[in-house]
Amino acid sequence: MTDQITDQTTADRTYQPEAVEAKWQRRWAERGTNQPDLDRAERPFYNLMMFPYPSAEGLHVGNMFAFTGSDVYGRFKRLQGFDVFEPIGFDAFGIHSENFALKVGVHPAELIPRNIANFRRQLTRIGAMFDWRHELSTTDPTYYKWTQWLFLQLFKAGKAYKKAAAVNWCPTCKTVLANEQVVGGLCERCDTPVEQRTLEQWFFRITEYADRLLADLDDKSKMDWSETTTTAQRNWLGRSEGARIRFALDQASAGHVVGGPDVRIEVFTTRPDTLFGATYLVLAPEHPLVDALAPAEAQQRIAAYRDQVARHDLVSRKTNREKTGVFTGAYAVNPATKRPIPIWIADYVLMEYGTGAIMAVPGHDERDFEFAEKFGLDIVRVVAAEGEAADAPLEQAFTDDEAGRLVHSGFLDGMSVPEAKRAIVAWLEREGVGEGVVNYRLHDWCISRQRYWGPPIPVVYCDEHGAVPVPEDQLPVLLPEIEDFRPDDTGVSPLARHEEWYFTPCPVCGKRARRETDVSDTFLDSAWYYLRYPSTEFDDRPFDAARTRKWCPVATYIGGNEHAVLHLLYSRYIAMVLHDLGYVDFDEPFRRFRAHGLIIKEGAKMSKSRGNVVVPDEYIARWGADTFRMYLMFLGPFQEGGDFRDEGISGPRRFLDKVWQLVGDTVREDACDEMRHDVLVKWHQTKKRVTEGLEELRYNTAIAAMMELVNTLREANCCARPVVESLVVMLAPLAPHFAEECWERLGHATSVFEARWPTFDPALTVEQAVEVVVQVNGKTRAKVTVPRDADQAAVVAAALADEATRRFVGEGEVRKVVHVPNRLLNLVVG
RNA sequence: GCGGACGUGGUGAAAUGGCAGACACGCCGGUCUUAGGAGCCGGUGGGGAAACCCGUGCGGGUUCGAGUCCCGCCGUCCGCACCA
Repeated sequence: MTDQITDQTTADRTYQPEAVEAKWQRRWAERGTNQPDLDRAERPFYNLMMFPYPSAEGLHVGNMFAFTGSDVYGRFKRLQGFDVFEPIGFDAFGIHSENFALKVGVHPAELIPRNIANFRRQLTRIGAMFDWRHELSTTDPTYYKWTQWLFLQLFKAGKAYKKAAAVNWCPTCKTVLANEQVVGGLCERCDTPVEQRTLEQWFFRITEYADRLLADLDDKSKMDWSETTTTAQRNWLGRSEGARIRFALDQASAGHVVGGPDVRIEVFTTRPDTLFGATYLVLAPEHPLVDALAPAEAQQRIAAYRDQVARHDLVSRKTNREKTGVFTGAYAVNPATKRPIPIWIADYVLMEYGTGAIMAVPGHDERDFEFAEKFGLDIVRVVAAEGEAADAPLEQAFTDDEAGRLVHSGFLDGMSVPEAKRAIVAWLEREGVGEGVVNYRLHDWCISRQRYWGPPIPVVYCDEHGAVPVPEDQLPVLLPEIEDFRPDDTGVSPLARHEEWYFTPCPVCGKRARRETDVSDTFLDSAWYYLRYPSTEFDDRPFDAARTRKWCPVATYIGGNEHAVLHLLYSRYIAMVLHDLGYVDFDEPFRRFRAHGLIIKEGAKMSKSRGNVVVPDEYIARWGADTFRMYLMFLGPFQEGGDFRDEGISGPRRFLDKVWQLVGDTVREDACDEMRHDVLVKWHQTKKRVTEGLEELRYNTAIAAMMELVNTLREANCCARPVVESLVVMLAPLAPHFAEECWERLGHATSVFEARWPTFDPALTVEQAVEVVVQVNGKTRAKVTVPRDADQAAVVAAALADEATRRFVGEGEVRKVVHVPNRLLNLVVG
């Protein structure tokens, strides 16, 4: 008897997470707790988190943090009565997997399923409410079949095309490298200087959508996104207003160019107002006009220069600022001054931006100034600051476009920069030598990769019919399982070596043709995965129309801000295209997006080399998933991240132990028949703070509010059932297994997730008697307790009854009284 | 260089323009104990015996009142980076 009581007390005292968590994970699976009815759900809520790349190391604590934060929100919505769909999948194609596979010498097709199995185990262990029926992997043929289908839709709509583009090339590994594999101009594997090569690549015309992608960012009805993310996208799109100007060749140069008098060099500039100061032109080294322009005697130095440029990889070319270039030997005519100006080539002008050519205005552009100084080119001032002489010498480029007036600029003289811009654009248009345009920094999306581990681009090349799309009924074009998937020195994908696969009949004429050997970019896989989740069981369509209407767009999307630009922009683009092609009825895929913060460890970034990587499994094994979840959500604001320190985790664990005891008290006694008023108020305040905190993803303060409530209950010796039950419900999103177990102990036969989210009475969130801070000249001198909503006179009277207040007011006259009801009284004494 | 975020105790962090440091960790003291790396109780920004004074990176400003708003610096982190 005695023993029994002791046992019971011990069992009561501390919470044993391991058994409890296993029990509830089993029950959730058995009961289908986390499986909404996708066809009949009445209040659908699509709660999405960015799917992980299944690395060999397993989920790291950053993933856990992100997924838990998203799961907490999903569970919160569930408790608010929504039918929450929370799917998970794996972004398993791509260079990461391929490189890792090369390193360890195991085929990715073998490696990935192993990694996924490990991820699945970890994701289950953390207790997220995933609907596993809808799991997907981008490497699954039933998935990438539809990625290929997506390519075909864009191809058929004229939104995909092929053109030559530069890639990084390692001459030792004899392979194409992604930008992130180039470290300081060297190949990350063998440290060989990386070169650039030009290859034919597939592109999507995302630039067609630049204006729409930009406009929606300001449309709150479509997009409720973190400000930092929309700003990043705005910068990436890089809209700039300016003009296109066409320069003719001067007579001498035109003489030796084929079609000389008709050749025009088109430039883009944001400062057309400085046209009179344009003293030379610069073309990108690979500009198609260069060869035609350059007289014979210049050809050799141009070839040498191009060679020099080609030896630099793309990355260092974009970071090395030392200006280089050569004169082409040709001259153009400045349409404003009518003077001949030399045409140079230099790699500080990028072929990818604008027209690949610029008019150089060294007086008013830093780069042009630097270049002109180095090569002794003319520098002319055409803008002078207020009070500055028109001929004041230029020590550096004067780039301020808000101050100053035009000088040495003919009919523009005396105008401000904005006035001059308008005037010169009007003049250009009248003269037919240019026009005002909007230009974007955004480039078309290069989707081809000369790699193995991705979905083959579904195109066949026929000698007679050119690039032919693979008919949809022949999809998927399966990625063949080849032993040696290492890229080789041909510069084309390893797939080209697989003859049986490579040669295939032309879909049009049936003659022998060749398959496209490039695979598509991983970002294409992830640009539409949210559409697949609700429809994973359909193998005859990428996404079911009714399902998509019911569940999309995604209600809340959570992920890292490292994807602020590429993934999120590509997904938006694909949604717009599918919308325009009539496949979906929305054109923005993610209604609400929030970026989570980053976890650091004891003040430093986690990294393998530092040896400070937190392995979640160990912590979960030691403390339990719920404690771990609580700690992750408590260590800092979810959207800012925080510092993971081992000592901190005991706080949430002690808190759960206290709640466990409280539940035990309630089950045993349920005795607190009369609740103290301040406890009642605290209870309602807590419900308010937790509800608002979870909605705003401020989990750390929501947890703090619940801790305060528990401290109050313990201090007041209260274990009233309604309070404790509501506490358990509020805790359920954060500590789901724990809450389920408590709920059961409290006598409920159903899941706590069938319960209703607690409501609060706003009137009860404020005390009847309030403490008002009394300040004298803005400094706190006393606190007085007055009835709630007491008027100013009453508060002043109460304040002046206070000895300390009187002392500070002293002999002075109260000149002004500031009264914030229920909070503060400030007496300003003259 | 451009863009963004941020700067508060010993630590992680709280604060609709209104009591700076909630909550938690750690630490100190007490209690219980054969024991304590468990639990419980109390304390914990700095100075001061106290009354009080000083405190949110630095310097100005707005305001009755500023961690919060404005201007200018300094520093940290994250993007982008010769974008014409």
